[in-house]
Amino acid sequence: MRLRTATDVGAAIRGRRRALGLDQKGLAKRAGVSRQWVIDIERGKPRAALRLVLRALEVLGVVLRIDESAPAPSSHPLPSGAIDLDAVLKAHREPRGKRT
Amino acid sequence: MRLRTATDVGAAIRGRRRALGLDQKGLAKRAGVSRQWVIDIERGKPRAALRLVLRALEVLGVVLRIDESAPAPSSHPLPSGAIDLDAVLKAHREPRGKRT
DNA sequence: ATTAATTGTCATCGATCGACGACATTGTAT
DNA sequence: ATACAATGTCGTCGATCGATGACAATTAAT
Repeated sequence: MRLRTATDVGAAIRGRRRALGLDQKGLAKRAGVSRQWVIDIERGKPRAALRLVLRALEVLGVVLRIDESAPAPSSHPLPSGAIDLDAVLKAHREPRGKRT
Repeated sequence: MRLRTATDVGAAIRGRRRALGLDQKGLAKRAGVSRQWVIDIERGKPRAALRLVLRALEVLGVVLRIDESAPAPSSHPLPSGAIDLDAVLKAHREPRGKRT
């Protein structure tokens, strides 16, 4: 399944929760959140805190991953052309502190 | 890459942003957030709003997906045993409204 | 119909968000 | 060294969060 919107995340959480036979109360306790929060997130709350969402997913045993090989965004395309090259160099220089 | 914590998300965003040759300002504008927000999220802000995170990832062309076939959580294991069966039935009954 | 479990609604309240602008710091290029 | 761009810091402020508890609504089972 792919997650694009907060609604998707909510659906994913509700789906997994049910698949595991947990009620909202149970998930809330295991994830360290309120039952109200579970209700909200399953409804697709857009401003839910990232940390809590990740915790809920963790508790549900949901593995979140990103596709490393994603092309350029559709709308607002990047400057194009040589940018990629500059980008590679720029990124490789690690502008800001980063332990290596 | 796998995303477990807010820090992971931040790293993913910063990584993709650089790989695309975007500066924080550019990402901020495209994602409709403040530059301050970008700074914070890249640092792993745990309470960042889900919606904004998803938007940023979208803009960066990052595809988020979850593994449907995840086993039971490690800590706080589920009741165990017959639970799965009950769960399947329970979930299949679709307790709360769900257009089918 | 009655009971119990699950889910949803509502109001309250301290804590935090996210945008904004000004400024400081760092890195890079010349 | 100078200049410029990118990044990070700081404070302000209206908006929203997330926890809690009480209550209503819905569902399933008997």
